Amino acid sequence: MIRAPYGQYEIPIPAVWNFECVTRDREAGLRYRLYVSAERPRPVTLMDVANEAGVSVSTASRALTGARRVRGDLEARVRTAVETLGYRPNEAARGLRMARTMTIGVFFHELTSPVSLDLIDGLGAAAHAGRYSLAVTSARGDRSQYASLFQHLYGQRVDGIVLAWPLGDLSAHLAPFVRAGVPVITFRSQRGEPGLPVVSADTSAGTTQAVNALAALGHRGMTVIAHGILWTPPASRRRNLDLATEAVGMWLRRRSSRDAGLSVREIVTSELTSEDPPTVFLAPNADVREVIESIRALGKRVPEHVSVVSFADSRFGATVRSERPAVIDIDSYELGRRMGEVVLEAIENGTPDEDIRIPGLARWVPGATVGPAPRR
Amino acid sequence: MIRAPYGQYEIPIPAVWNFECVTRDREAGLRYRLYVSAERPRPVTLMDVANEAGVSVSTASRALTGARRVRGDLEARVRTAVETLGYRPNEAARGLRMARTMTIGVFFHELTSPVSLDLIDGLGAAAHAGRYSLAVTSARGDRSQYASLFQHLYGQRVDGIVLAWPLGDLSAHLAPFVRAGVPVITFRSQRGEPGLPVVSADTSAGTTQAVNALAALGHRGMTVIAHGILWTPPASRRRNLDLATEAVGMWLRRRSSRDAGLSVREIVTSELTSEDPPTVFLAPNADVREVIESIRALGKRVPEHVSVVSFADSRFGATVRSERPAVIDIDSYELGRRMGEVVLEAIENGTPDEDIRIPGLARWVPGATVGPAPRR
DNA sequence: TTGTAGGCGTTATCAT
DNA sequence: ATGATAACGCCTACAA
Repeated sequence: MIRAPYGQYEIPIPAVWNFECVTRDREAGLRYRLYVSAERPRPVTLMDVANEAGVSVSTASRALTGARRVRGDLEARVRTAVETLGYRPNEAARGLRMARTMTIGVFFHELTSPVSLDLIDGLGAAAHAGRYSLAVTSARGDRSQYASLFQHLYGQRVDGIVLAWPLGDLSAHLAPFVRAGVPVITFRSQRGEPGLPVVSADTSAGTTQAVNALAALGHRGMTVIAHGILWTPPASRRRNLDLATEAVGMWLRRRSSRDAGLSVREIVTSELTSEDPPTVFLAPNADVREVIESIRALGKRVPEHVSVVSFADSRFGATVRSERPAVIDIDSYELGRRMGEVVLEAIENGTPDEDIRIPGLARWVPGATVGPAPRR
Repeated sequence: MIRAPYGQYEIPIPAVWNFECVTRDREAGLRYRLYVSAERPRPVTLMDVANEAGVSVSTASRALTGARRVRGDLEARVRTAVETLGYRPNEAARGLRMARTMTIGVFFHELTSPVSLDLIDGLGAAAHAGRYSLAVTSARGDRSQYASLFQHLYGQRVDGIVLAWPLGDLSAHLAPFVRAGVPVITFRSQRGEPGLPVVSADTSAGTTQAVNALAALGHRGMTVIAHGILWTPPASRRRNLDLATEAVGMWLRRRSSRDAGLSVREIVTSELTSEDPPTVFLAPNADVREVIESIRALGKRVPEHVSVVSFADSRFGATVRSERPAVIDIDSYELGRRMGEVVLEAIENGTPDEDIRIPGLARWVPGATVGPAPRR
């Protein structure tokens, strides 16, 4: 191992590297500067900056972090050196030193719902605003992958974790994080992890607006269609609907296409041919189209005979909205962003004690699929 | 600063920590073990493992990395220690030492197309298989964010970069990565970065199958609808279509809803009322519905009067396919996965010299929207 | 085969 | 205010 002067230090040089040594004259005296050309050139470090600016590494660090005051001209010299050299601090090294990686991990059971995209985008926005980055992880619907993924996240020493639609008992996987004080926050799932906070969109305002609008149009009964386990609305959304309909004296029926393995079409048919048919269907974004077509297949028109309302919780939904359905619009991007802020806050001040509901993310958007209730 | 014996070392203890010191009897003699309770407990390190196993840190490291042979019983003891302590190596420290962060960065201009989800999922699968993790980044459609995002990725010292639909000249942003030998790979954009390889799906097989099927049904003319700048098909996909149609003597007309600000409906109308109307429309996934409805609005039936084919490049597309349109199906998840493998390979062996086309990802899927060409 | 001793790039502590 | 120095957790060349 060859040793060579490098900046203010002596460093060992792997044999494969070529190097040359030049002296620089500065008022402080002689300094050494080593130009190293490796197979894979090494990025510029704080030491390079310090050398270029003619200050010590610690001064350079202070000038950049602003931890303590540095003489004006020195700070300026450091900043110019940063500019000319294109220096960017190595986050891994900083993370090692600060015991903080500036990374938040996101765990998805699977990446199929377009809502995930909005969430990722929103989380990323918040993370980036707080100088964090986002490590995205998906089990691709395979629960046997969970252990490996969580271990991977733990190996990264993420500073916080967001859980999106995880299945089953996670306590074993999450234990290391909880023990280390890493905040774990769950995105509105029906049942959060015991003891871990859940962040969800408070849809009550939007729901109430929608129900009131429907009631004002004379509607007295509504059927809600759920579809598949991942699309089942969270408990809070259900309760909002219960409260809002009760307040205006509207009856509510829930049908799940999962129960008894019914298709959306079969549900719509059985509902409309029942003794007390609804005049409104409420369905998740992905099923609206199917609902509308099922209604038409029975020879009825939308909205003259039956009105249709959808929960729209993804921006991508817009492209399947050529019917311009009336929707209860949920801004999942904003939800993700706010959730990111919650995580950052939790990293700073510890995991919050209670679940968090974010208001103002849902609003009623009237559309072409809603009209006055038909007279009998 | 208090100093205390810790394992085989002496370590300084910040004043805020409480500690107690116990002796452990082992055949080797006395060892010290320190139980530290900090405000935020520190994760178990390799030194803890070494202590628990009664070996040196280097032996523990060797036992785990398998770099060199370690005596069988020692290795076993290290492994049990890892089990009982729940040790996971700190990737930041390892990255610092190895000059490799095991992270690949993904840059999106925006996260709106559901194709992005498939890409992220596929990239994540490949990354995770290679023990890498994925740092996802989105400019949210705002080019003024680019600089900051790329700097952030550079700060992370990602080992490789994937570009998805970036806009404009990126050379300034990418320079630091290229200089550092970090492979930058572009996902099929119309024009890749000069000098940087592009990975794209080779759709020729699927396209040829589709065109041949249509020709066999008697179709002689097709109009292709493009929509918006991000949805414009890549050059290769265009060329495939040219070649395939030419081979069977089918004429091809391209209409873009961007040109002259025409809506999809206006394009379909003008096409079907033209002198030489097509008997087939080919449209991106997001527009099929609109195309079909526009055709129906003209009093024509699908597929009796006009056939419709779609490029389906996202799994989420399935939920908007209640019409079961005939599609040229592109497996974007698999494309992402393969692209991830390309990146990993590039990290290992350097950036590939040429663009990479991945075959077998596109296939023709007949559907309810295609039928025999109508007789005149 | 095992242990010792750096050093990766950064920040914090301690003298000056 | 500045500079030398010691960590952070890991890996590895080298000595034993």
